[in-house]
Amino acid sequence: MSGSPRGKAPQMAIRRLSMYYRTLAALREQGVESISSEHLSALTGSTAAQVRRDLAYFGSFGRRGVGYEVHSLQTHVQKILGIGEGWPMALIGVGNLGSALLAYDGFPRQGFRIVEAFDSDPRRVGTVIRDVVVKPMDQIKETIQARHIVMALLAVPAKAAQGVTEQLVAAGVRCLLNFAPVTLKVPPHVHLASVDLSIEVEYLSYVLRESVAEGQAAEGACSDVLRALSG
Amino acid sequence: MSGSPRGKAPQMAIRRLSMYYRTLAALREQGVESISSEHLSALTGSTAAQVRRDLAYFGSFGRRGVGYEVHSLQTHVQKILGIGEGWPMALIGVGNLGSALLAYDGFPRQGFRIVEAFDSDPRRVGTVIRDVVVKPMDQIKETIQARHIVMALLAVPAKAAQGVTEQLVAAGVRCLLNFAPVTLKVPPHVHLASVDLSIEVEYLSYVLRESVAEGQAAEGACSDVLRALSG
DNA sequence: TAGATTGTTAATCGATTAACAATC
DNA sequence: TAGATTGTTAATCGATTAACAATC
Repeated sequence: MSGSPRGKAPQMAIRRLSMYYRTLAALREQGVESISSEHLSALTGSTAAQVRRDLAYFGSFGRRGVGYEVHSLQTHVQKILGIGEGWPMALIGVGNLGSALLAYDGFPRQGFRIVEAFDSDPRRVGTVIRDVVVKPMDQIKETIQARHIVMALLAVPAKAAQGVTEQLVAAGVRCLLNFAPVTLKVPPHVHLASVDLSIEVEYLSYVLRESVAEGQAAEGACSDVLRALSG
Repeated sequence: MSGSPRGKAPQMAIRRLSMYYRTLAALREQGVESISSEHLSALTGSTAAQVRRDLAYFGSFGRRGVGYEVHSLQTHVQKILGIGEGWPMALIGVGNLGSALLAYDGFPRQGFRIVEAFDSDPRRVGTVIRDVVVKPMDQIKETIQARHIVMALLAVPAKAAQGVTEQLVAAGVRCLLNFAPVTLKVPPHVHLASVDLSIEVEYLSYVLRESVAEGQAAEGACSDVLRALSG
């Protein structure tokens, strides 16, 4: 059974499974029928040992001496991750970022659809974006409960995020993907993931300075950086 | 010196430093002058030991028996991360997501500004968004070199991402924040971070199913999920 | 001094890597 | 059989946690 872990898979292993899944889907489109852990790791920036280890948390899906059958492995990973069940999602906040999320075609392609959108701005309420009618915030609870929505994307300003989160939790949401640059507090039964642009950019800023300090940079590229660094 | 690590800080420690920084900035606005590792950890979802350990990679910024002076600690963390130096960034791809990134006020607030934008669509070239004129792709190299830009945000379709990356690397870019759902190949002196929405959503999908399977859910909330899961 | 809190070391925990027997 | 590649175990590596001496 795909769904019964042997031991506990690290969070990072799950994220790598997503990459394997995407790559397997692409391979299938190209008509590739079989693949080795070595090759799959090269395509995903992982290592062969890691690919096999990650999969082994959930079962054995390959054949020794042969490799993995692309279609079969893709199906297994899909089941492990719960993709393709048509998970309905709610979007809160239809500003620039929220609109971009509504338009993002990666979600429907993986079986996740934004079926409801909410905003506190009366000028946005009632507008239709990608077939979704923007509703006012006070309809969050009844809508989410009526449609049995358990996943929500939070694209509201930082100051509003915690308040909206509490509304969503009260409405029964179990998974929250937060885009606001704040640390949200949620009860233990609610799962939280965050996309934090400042953290990503600041991390790059740090590693850049570190690599320059260590003199790891290639000469050509380095001169540019040093010029930039020295203003 | 803030910039000279004792031992090597884990990647996750750097990301936590970003959270500390943001929280310290907020505390300062509220007029709070002093804080303990215990309190700071509560505000950032970390632990007190972790806060002290993370900071200790870079120096000792507090006073035993007293705690940390908010302003001073903020300044130290700012220097460690390289924030506030006015890093200029380039944005490639001005679709829905790219436009949202141009409008994102978290970047300028932390000292990172998008100063150039590029797109392959002639209808977008020449338009002005937030004071930035969208330029055609064939001007990437000369513009980036002329302005000594070392950081770029990649918001192009998955199929175009690797090609654009190679142009950016050839132009001297050292840090890349990728939003396209692909595994990019970059030379070792180029630093890469990725924001991958599918991975985040699929991770939540996985932990949701896992928690339901383990029966960890509270009864009330659970009934909703089970109803959703069983269609 | 007594109480508080840091900075740092040692102990624990967990994840990755390497190696190899199993097997196609 | 010989060559290839998995699944799994053991060894390594690294990060987190706990504890406490230093010190305000």
